[in-house]
Amino acid sequence: ALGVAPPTTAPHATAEIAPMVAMIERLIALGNAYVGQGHVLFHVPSDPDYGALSRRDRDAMLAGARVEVAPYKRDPADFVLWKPSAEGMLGWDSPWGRGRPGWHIECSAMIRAHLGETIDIHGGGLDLIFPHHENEIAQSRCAHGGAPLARYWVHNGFVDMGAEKMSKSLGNVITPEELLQRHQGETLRLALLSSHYRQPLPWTESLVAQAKATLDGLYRKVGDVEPGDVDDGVIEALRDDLNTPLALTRLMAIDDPATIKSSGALLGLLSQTGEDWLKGRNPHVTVALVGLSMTVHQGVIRAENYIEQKIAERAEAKANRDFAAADRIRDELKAEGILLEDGPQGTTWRRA
RNA sequence: GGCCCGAUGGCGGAGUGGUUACGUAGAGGACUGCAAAUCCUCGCACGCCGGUUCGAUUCCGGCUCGGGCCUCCA
Repeated sequence: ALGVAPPTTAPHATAEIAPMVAMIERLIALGNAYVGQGHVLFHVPSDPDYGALSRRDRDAMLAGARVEVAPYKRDPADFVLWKPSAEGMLGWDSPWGRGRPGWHIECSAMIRAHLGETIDIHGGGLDLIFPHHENEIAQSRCAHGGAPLARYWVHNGFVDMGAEKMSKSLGNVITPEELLQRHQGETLRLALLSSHYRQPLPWTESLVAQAKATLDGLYRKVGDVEPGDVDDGVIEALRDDLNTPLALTRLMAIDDPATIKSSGALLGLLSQTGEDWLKGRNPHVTVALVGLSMTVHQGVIRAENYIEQKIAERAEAKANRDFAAADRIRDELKAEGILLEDGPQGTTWRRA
């Protein structure tokens, strides 16, 4: 519904223990890791570039330490590659006994197995910069003879609930499923794209309403034109660290409907016809309910027939100059979220 | 307490050493039976205090506020 492409591969850590063990063995052999009390630890001082991603130096990290260092660590910054599992706890046999991999090595090993030593882009929430991504980098670079793990790092800010953080304990979590009952997918997508991915985004009803209003305007301009060329300004904005707010500004500045259509498509927007959008036909719902699509479709037809019938009644009232009756029909439909618009070609309707 | 990031109009938000986008909301007008849509016009901002500069929202420092991380789990 949001126009997000599904991943090509979604590996399971529990199915890839062997590559993790192999990478740990390699790090030990290279002198970047050691065994201590059944644990295998990565030795941070063995990597002179450690801390580059999060821009932290060792002194700063140690100065802020608030917790006692585990006794099996040679250096306070060392982190676990493999840890022992107690009886009855999930675990796998390894050269260091029965245990389980540390969090960070899972990612390094799976990236290596599926994508290679160096990937183009590594993403994640900004809360993962330290220690997770920093540790991934250290493991992979040391295991791969200095080859960088990723050429670009992309860290996104959080969507929050404005004054209050979104959290389960506060009960103010909003899921996409809930939002999709009241809003179309593209509305939510535009709301998310309206802020740069690195910035925090307060999620409010106002934000969603603004996205909907903006899309209404764009869809009115686009109508049912075929896509044309993509606007260079939009591409340029996206090339600059995926500056989606600027790309949207550029989109608003385009006059040619065909160019708006194709440029919007590049952003995952304007995928429908203007009429389908304004009438709220929500194609993704029909797609999602494959077995029920006929029922949904019939429901849509029935609802639209009802609206057309009301519009005809109102037209008759208007012809009789019975504006009170005409306005009453319009108000009744408005109460159901149907807005009527009288134009030179007669009356059209759209969903609020 | 330490480190990193941020602070722009009612809301969202780009960007810039000098004239401050754009969207949305709001105000006025045109149009309309009245509305809506559309078109025209118009308010409204660069957190605070210093410094650099002829000039700072933009550069530097401090402060305040906000977010993230700093232990375990992932």
